Amino acid sequence: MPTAEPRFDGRRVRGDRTHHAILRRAVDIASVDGLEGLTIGRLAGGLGLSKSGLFAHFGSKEELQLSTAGAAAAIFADEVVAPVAARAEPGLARLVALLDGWCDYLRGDVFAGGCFFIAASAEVDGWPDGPVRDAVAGQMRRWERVLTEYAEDARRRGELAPDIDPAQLAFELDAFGMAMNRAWRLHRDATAFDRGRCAMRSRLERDATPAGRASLAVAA
Amino acid sequence: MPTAEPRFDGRRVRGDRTHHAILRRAVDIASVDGLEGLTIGRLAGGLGLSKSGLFAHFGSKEELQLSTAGAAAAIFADEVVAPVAARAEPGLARLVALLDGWCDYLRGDVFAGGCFFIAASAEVDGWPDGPVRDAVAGQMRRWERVLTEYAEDARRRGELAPDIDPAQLAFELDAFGMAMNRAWRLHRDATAFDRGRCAMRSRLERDATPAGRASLAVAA
DNA sequence: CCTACCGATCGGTAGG
DNA sequence: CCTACCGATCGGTAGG
Repeated sequence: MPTAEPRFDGRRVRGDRTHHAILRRAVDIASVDGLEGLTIGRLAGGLGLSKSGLFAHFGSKEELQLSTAGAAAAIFADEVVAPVAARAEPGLARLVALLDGWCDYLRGDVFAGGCFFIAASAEVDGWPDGPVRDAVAGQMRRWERVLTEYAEDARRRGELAPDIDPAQLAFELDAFGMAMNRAWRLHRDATAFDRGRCAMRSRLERDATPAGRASLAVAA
Repeated sequence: MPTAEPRFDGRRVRGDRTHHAILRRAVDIASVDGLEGLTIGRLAGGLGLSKSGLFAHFGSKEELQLSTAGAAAAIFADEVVAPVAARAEPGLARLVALLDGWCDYLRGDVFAGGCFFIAASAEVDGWPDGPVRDAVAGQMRRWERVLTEYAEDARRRGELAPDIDPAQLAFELDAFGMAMNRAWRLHRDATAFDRGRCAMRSRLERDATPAGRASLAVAA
């Protein structure tokens, strides 16, 4: 019996590093060619691994797709949500910061083929029910919920009008990000970022109270 | 030398019918599994044709993809744009009618997997430049231009404020349709149609002049 | 992690 | 439109 737990031996550490490298590349491939276009052979070849060697990490293509979606979610959370959530203060300024970070992320080509989630949700929305479809749909729900909660916080603080529907506001802000992504990726139209940001700002202004408008002016 | 032109002999007529049937099914498959997921073997099998028999209609997969995109555009034009364009009068009511028709189309499952274009543009936006990417991007541009022109007409008629940017308005209205489609297809959330329509209406109201508001009230 | 292999399917061709 | 075929690649397995 070995004295060290597998978790701490050299092989496991090396294995984790390989696993991480695989998934980072898998997310990039999937962002370009989709979760179905992410093939085991291509992923392995690009990393200098054998197909079966890579396959052993996941056991099935479905598991690879699930792990890839999970890795993308972790990157998005680190890159966009966490830096803003770390700000102590809920409110309209935090919602604006989240939207700003999101726009930067959409422009910044964090993934090789643009936003993994916008691409993946368009891809899997026609798939039959199953773990991958559920995972992607759940990740989008989580994002929509963050937007809604941040809007709800701003409303509760009196920065957005008391009679607004936070979910409706979140729906519209989310829509602007999607449209921004499409114009940028499909038409390579960089003015889309101005259009998207302008749309978000004027939409927020519409629902803002005088106190909220003050917050928006500061954030600008 | 045959006496009749090929265009009028029985084979050609039968061939056209087959061609049409192939493309109608191709659009459905592509709306579910994408233009890459549209395979010649599967398309042929579903129609009771041999692979090579079907292949002879197009000559390459790329040609099949281009023809499929063209067929989808023709269906969309017939179903959504033409009925509204046939109305003589440009103006805000016509823009509202176009948006209404679009929402009905998005809900109506005209294609098996939802809007072919929203799916196709998310798919090809990561492809290298080429005829298929160009064709899909061009079709989206045409739609964006129709929205923009209708908004511009309404502005010229004094129904929308003179200082608005029709392209910005079109961008936002388009965004709401995309978000509607995603919520419906990914989350199977039928309330998305209310959200989308509500977003469109209030967005139009924001830019409308008093004359425009009267048109909106009539259209409601 | 590897080599070597499986049956199925891919886009495409030859020849009729 | 067909049968018969090509090389490449797919997801996955056996065995180490």
